[in-house]
Amino acid sequence: MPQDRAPTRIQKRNRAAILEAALNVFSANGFRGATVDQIAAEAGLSKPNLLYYFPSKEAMHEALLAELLDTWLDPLRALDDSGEPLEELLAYVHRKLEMSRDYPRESRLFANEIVQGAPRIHQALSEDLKALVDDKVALLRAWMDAGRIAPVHPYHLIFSIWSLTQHYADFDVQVRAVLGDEDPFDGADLFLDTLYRRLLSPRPD
Amino acid sequence: MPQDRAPTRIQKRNRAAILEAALNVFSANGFRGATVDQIAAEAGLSKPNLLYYFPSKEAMHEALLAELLDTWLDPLRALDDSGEPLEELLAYVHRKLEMSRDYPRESRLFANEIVQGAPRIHQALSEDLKALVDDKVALLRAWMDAGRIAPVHPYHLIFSIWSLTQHYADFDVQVRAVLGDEDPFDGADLFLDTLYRRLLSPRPD
DNA sequence: TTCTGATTTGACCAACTGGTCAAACTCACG
DNA sequence: CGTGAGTTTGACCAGTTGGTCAAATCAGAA
Repeated sequence: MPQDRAPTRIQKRNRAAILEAALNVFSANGFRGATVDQIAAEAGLSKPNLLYYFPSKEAMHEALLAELLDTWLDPLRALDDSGEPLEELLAYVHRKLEMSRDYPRESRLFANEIVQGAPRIHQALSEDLKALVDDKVALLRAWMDAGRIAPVHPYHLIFSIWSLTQHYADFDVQVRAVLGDEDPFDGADLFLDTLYRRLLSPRPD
Repeated sequence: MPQDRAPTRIQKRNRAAILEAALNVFSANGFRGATVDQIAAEAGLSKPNLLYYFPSKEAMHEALLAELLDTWLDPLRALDDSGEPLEELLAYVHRKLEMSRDYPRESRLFANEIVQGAPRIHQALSEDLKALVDDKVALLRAWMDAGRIAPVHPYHLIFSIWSLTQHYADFDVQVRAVLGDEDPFDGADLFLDTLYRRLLSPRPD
């Protein structure tokens, strides 16, 4: 296996090619459904060569998940008190929907993992993820208490954003089967904007 | 294999046991991740005995999906013009959420299939499902045109209901990891009620 | 009880899968 | 050009998996 010195040019290229191929295959077939041969073919390398760069199929999967979880939550991390609360939240929704459009493979990789009980990232969920959400929930509560957005259950508000946006990546086939030719994301963008404006606009009371 | 006369007592019992076990295993591991041995063990039968009742692993999966798709859409079929539109829709949301709580395995079986591109039910989606949704969308449009609910993109409205309710079954681990001890469904029920009331309440204009 | 079709199973198989390994090849640098 | 580290691969292996089959066992109608 490659030494842990600075990676050579070849190492960089091949690692990237393998991860790219692995993302394709894992996201489309799940961990168990993916085969190393398939990933090797997709990456244009031989099977033993894959296992020269990653010690096991499991290791490729882990590498993908580790990288994913980090970047996947960036939009939520970016949510802060810098602007108007409602616009801030709408921007978050918008960014999440963009990720579903531009990185559907990542979304499906994540969905596959969670649907099957998150055997490999359960700890990260109840530690890192929970901590981040708790933090942002505090911000939401502050906004609600100050009357700057309408009060709703803050945790379920966040779940709803995840659910509604990721749905367009994870259930893409279903959405397209029903919509026909219409572009799902154009309609979704407007619909979600409307939905969260009506849900969260400060209301007299 | 069993003849196609009227099923015997034993045939009924064993077929049911097999499908029950298959639902457990398929929904938890996906099609590729499930093994016939696993299903056999769960059903308390030997592997060759399973294959006496179903010609293949594929056939068990098909039997489950066929039954599922039919019952899964019952709540939507029940949506009609008999009551107040908003309450009718809220009842639909409520029923769907109940299904996520009471039949999470079915929801996950479906999710697994769709996330991986619906290779086995693509046709049913773009024919039966699309037809049903088109039909209900006409009803929604009529309600909107009559000013009885607020206007929104009707297809995305239906997607949102599927997404928000099924999320609590499919992403159960994630939801619980974040919520801790709090019961997800209690909060979800109230949250979704609020969300759709605010989204759909007829508004002056 | 007997007999026939229904049910069950142990033994088996071929294909597939993740992973190993020694040998061969390539590259960059002195 | 020589050389040693870095890279690649064909051949191989053991475990798993979906599925087969002939033989054994069982249920129930006559």
